[in-house]
Amino acid sequence: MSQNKILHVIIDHRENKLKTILDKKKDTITYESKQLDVADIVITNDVAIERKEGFDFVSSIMDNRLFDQLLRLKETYDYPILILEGLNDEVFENTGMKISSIYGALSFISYKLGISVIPTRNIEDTAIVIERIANREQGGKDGMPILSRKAPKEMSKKERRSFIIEGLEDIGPKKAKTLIEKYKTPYQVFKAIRHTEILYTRTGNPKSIQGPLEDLTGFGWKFVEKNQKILFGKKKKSPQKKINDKY
Amino acid sequence: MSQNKILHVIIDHRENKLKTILDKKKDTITYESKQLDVADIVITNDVAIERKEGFDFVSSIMDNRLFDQLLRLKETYDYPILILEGLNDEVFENTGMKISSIYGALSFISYKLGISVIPTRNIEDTAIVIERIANREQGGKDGMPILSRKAPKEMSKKERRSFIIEGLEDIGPKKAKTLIEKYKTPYQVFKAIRHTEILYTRTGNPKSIQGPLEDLTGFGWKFVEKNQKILFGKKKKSPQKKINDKY
DNA sequence: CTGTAATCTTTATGA
DNA sequence: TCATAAAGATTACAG
Repeated sequence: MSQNKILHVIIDHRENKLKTILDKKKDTITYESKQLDVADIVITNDVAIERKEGFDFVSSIMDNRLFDQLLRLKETYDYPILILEGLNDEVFENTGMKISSIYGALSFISYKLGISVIPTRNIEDTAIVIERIANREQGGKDGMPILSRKAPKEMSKKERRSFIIEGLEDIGPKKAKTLIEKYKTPYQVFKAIRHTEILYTRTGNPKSIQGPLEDLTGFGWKFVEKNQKILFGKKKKSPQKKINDKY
Repeated sequence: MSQNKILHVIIDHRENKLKTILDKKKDTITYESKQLDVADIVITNDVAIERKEGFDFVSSIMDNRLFDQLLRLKETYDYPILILEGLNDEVFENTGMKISSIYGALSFISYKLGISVIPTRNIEDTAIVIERIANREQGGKDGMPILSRKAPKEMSKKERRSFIIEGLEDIGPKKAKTLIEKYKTPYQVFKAIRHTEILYTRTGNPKSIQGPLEDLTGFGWKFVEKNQKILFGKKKKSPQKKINDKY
């Protein structure tokens, strides 16, 4: 089920270590090497990454180089990302910078400048992050279908209606969305389920459905049976309608 | 640069270690301890922090707890911050979770959810970050830290029927249980809501309800109005029934 | 979050 | 037409 699609990113030509690592992931992600002026890695037109190794991060704070770079990044891309690589004890202790100053800058970048900070342990992890982000942006499965079961706080009406529908059996975000888009309100959905009949074969096996839901794909007799039982307490209809059918 | 003004934050009453550390910084920052439902530390009405220790971070990804918390944080505050504390090798290696999954979640939170992630090495560093942020936010204005708190809600997979009902507005497990016990099936509940009328005063203001739900306590016109809108798309009835009432 | 297993629907095929 | 098999899609669950 994983992405069969091959991801593609652009990497600054000086990032040799990173390219070496990505070469080992050829099957899932490819790259082209260019001279980039405002970022180190470009995922899409909207998403780009600046990568900073721990020591360089700190020293670039001191000479104001970092903020220039990040501001340009922010101006150029809608989703600017800073990967903070290996910001560990060694870095904190071996630079002349005060710890509180480092965190001050980091806080500023993250929540005031609005740059997405992602910490990684090393460059291998950085490669993983790049692959994950590329997969989300290029893997086609973005959007927002991941709105399943969260607390019923402040949702939009549509979200809330889907949320109600998701309480049914054998239904997830996808089918819930389908139903709400066709029937608008939960009540209409329930009514549709109520008025859907299960068709049986002559020998008494369930075959298909008939009624409101038969136009939609993805809803069969099993769905109808289970949820009629839950919603209305309907019993499984005993298939004995063949009495005057034969002779 | 540092103000002499004393900073003030609100800290969840369970954060005992953090409070101990902040006690040592009494000269620059004070706090009050409250029961907070949506954040761990509140800086201002706009800025609040969720603090997650490494191991808890990972395990809260798995059970979807983290995303609920962060979504609520984002809905409640304009500047939601996640302090990621001590996400080190030990955490990465001692959880059954795949590294790519951890980074996938982290990336999602940071650049897709728009939550500001700030990594720290330990809780002492976390205290530093809190102090820096408080200083930036409060370092010039008088404090305004009062904040309403939102109800936390944990959806346990109880009875399926109550679960469905809980998707409604202004309803929790208790009211859901009441309704299911009286009406047995969700469909009957919805029908009851449908057939409940809102009574208006002569001046057109909603007064009370009439119909199936009027026997139960805890269900008023507001409940009926909101949920009729969600369930059936009913518009607020314009109270013009007084036409032949006068003459 | 990610990946895999388990279910269900639908299409295809043979009796 | 019915019954079974295979394929495609979605949901449920574990790590």
